[in-house]
Amino acid sequence: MKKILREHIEKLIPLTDDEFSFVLSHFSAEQYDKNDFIFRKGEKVKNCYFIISGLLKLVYDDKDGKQHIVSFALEDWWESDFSAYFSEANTKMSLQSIEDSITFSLSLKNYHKLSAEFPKMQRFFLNKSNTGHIASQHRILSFLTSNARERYDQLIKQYPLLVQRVPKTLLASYLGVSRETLSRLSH
Amino acid sequence: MKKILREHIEKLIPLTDDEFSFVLSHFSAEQYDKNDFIFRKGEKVKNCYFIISGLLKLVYDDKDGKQHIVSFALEDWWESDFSAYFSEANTKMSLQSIEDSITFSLSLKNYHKLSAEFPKMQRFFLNKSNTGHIASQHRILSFLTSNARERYDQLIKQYPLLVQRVPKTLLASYLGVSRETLSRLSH
DNA sequence: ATTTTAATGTGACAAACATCACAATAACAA
DNA sequence: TTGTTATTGTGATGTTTGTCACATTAAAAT
Repeated sequence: MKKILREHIEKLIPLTDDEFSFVLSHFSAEQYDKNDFIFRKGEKVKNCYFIISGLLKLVYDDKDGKQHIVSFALEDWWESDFSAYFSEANTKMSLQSIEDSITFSLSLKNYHKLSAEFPKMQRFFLNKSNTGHIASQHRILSFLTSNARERYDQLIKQYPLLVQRVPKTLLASYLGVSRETLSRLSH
Repeated sequence: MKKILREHIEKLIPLTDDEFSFVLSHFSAEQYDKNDFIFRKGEKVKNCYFIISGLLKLVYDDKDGKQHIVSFALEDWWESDFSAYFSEANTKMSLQSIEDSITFSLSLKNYHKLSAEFPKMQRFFLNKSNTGHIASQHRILSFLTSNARERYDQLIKQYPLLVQRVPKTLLASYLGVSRETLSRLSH
């Protein structure tokens, strides 16, 4: 588990053993069963989460009670309600596990501490944030340019393994189409 | 102009005069007339751009020649094709001015130099990137939960000044609806 | 093993939205 | 000014997608 985190960071930033120990001391491991909530809408989020194994969904519940999946979080991914996390406000979304999952969590305090005391790690976070921003823009572009079928095809192409692990009902909710429409796209 | 950049940065990170001089030396000022391209699709982008005054559009041209506005860039905003910028690849989008505009541009080299030599500035970039990421997620949520009229209402509420400066044809392209549909929403 | 719940497919119909066509007006340039 | 181009509105029509209803199968729980 530690090894996974270390290798993830070292894809971008080489670390000595001591440096990694220092970094690691800011995280704490957590384990969730399938369907557990990491946090619920309306609560505070103390942490952001690095996923060691498993699969999470970041969900927004609209006024009609419909669920919208803002994001899936797979192994090697970071997730939180970042808006609430950074501003220490109440969450507008919930984070729930789709499979049994293991995470490393990082409190906002420790995030700032790590960033301030260890610029290498700040560089790592900057890189991650940039990547996340670019990924989100890519998804926006998909909404702008593509219809339901095309968005589904793009998803399959981009995350083939995810598509196999997740029920189509959830994929539909991520793609912004009804499950019935998604079901009819296969023909 | 320098003052605008300084105040923008100091909203997040206080700077001494010397520090700001150092930061400023990494930027160069550029001026664009209305309709000028800052860069075109297929080219390399050397810079990202901080907008001092004016208004830009980040545009994706699809296979049918239709234009999709990925983002508007107003005063006090940073813009580029960040995917191409960070990876030094060819752009998939173009950046064009909608009004006469003045920018401060920052090369990737200087971005890395600034970040490495001056952790305060890396903190600034991290903060900006996080904000941008959150804003993109907000837009995704708008696509997931809202129809054309609701997205338009949200845009008016969020950027009332932008809506008055930009022709509806472009707003439609940003919202992901046809201009005819947008035109009919007012009733 | 049996019951319960979740996931999926599909028909019928309605709503949202796109496209094409044309007209009117506003902004801009020679 | 005068011609040209960009912007906007609107009708007619077709396509895409959503909603409701029901059936079937798969998975999970007891």
